[in-house]
Amino acid sequence: MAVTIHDVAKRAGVASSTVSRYLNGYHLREKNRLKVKQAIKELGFKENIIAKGLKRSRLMSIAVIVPHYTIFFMMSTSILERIFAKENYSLLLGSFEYDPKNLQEKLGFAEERFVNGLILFSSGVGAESIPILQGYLDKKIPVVLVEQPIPGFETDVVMIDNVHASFRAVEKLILENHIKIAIVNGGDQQLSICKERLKGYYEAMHTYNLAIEKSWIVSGEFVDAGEYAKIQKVFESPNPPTAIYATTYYATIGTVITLHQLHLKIPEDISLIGFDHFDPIDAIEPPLTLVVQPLERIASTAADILLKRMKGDYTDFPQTIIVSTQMLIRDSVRKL
Amino acid sequence: MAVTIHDVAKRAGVASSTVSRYLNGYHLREKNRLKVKQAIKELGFKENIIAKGLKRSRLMSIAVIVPHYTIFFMMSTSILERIFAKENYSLLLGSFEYDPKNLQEKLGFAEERFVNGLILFSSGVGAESIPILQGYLDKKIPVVLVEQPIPGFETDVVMIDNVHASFRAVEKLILENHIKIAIVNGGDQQLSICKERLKGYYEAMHTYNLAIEKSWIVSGEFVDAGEYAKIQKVFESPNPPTAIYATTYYATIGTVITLHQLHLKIPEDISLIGFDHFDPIDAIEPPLTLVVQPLERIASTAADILLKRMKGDYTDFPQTIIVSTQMLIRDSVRKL
DNA sequence: TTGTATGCGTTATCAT
DNA sequence: ATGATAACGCATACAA
Repeated sequence: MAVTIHDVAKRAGVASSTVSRYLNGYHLREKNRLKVKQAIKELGFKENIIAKGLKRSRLMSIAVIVPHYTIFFMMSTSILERIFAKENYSLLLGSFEYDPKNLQEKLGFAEERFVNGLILFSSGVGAESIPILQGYLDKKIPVVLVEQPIPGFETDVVMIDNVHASFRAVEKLILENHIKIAIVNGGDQQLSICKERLKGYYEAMHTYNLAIEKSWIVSGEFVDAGEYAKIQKVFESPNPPTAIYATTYYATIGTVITLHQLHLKIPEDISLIGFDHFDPIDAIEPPLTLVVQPLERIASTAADILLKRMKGDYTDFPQTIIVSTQMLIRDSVRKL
Repeated sequence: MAVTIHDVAKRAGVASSTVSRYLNGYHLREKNRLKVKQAIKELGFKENIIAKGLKRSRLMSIAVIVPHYTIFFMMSTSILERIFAKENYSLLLGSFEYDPKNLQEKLGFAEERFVNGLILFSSGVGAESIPILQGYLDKKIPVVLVEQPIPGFETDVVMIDNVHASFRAVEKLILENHIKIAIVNGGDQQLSICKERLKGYYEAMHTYNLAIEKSWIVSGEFVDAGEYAKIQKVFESPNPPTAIYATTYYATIGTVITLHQLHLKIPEDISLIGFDHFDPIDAIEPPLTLVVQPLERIASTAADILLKRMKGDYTDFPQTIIVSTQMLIRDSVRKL
């Protein structure tokens, strides 16, 4: 059997409750503090997270639930893993595959495992999941949403300003004198981030009084070649664009490949602004101008709020934090 | 407070130990079995994983430790998550970033959390980590290695036959009458999978008595554009290859992009066999011929062995299972 | 087959 | 400030 606080207590000549107090940061007489510290060191004592959990009904873990295993969510998760490991929390990972039933199952699973908190990437999460999420809050398990709020559910949210990010990207193209601009909008068009990114495109075009051709607006998931034909069609129209804004990582890759196939050179023949900065996108020549989501900032912001709530600090609850995207200006946009 | 076995016992008119036995699959008198079953249903009882864990010193979780968060490891992890969730296990995820110190920390972290088993993607893991891994086995926590064995550490291993996979890929090119074949070998060349994949190339070339030019052998991580120059150089030699074998996902993408830049068409100007089948590789035109690692098979094989060991079944321990890669024959190889 | 009683390692309550 | 003791929810040795 492993070393327990009783062993430590015996060695230090104090009661086990004193050792427990030491471990939890209560004030001890200096003499005892040193003796306990010494005994812990000598015996190599490590506290038993299960026994502690039995009292607290918490297992020093954070549920991280994502809609799907794409590179965006996996990278975000990996950052969270790093952050929370430092605080001695483990991650309980789950993907609900954009299915509400699945989500509720995962939430139940995490709850049965006595997680201390929940970070939910809420893209695609609807009202039907509110009751179980509210159950978390009722049990004082804080919930932080990332990506989007859930209307009717009050909790902390960390998100980026998709509309504005798109607006700036399209505006950037406009300021380089492009007026014929297409959008390759990645993802399920029902998702609010997709709608928002499209909205930013419309807003920029309208703000600058630019006409939009229907054929310039393309959408799809862009994970297989079949969908690339959609991008090709943009250039079959009588009035092809001089610039493209791609709204996701996959859309960006897809657009680059399609342009290669059409022998259109970036930026000489066509300008491009992409979205997200994952490997191996830096492989592409020329280096692409990109809208970059600061994953580290998003993750650490979400983690900070969650940790704060877990400490019981509910000042300024609920909070919505908008993390700014950055434009990584490189060489894929040409001034006309 | 939540419903406990005592509540169930009271409701069913039996002792709590009887309820415990019911839950653990012991035989009860039929009458009692029904009463307990009924009471559980009526009260909505869920067993408390922590209390159970305190007795068993196990928390119904599996440590999955990977060298780094690349798409290969993340996809594998996601498959494991799905498999183990079905068995009511959660995953404890960690990445050691190819650093032994880090690995040992993660292993300690997982052990303190009383995981039931460990799946370690052992690429880059050396002898210095054997003691702590042996500690797992000594505590009856089974360990399954994926990717490669660790010399001097006896446990179950699931891996692919890298040498043979490479051999077959290169042989495929040779059988299509290519004799000038380059290899773009992705990853840290110290890693045994990299050495093995290279070895398969050599073996195939030697078997068919083909000469190898030094300039045809390129290696690197291929996650940023700087390294692409290496691939370009292959074609600057006086005797350029007619076919390329790329040994990782990133190497494959990098090669495709470089070929695009050089205006070399696949397969007209150059044939290509790549490695791994992740999104968005199907975006590439023409569909690439690929060496495919069957992630599902690898993951489920590893999970099966681990579950078997966790049940205490150590027949045929230690076992090394070689999972065959598949060649996905598509359109990127031209017959000369 | 079932019940009683005890312990798993920690925290919290109540004294002192 | 510290010690003794009773929980937390479950599993199990021992009796019956």
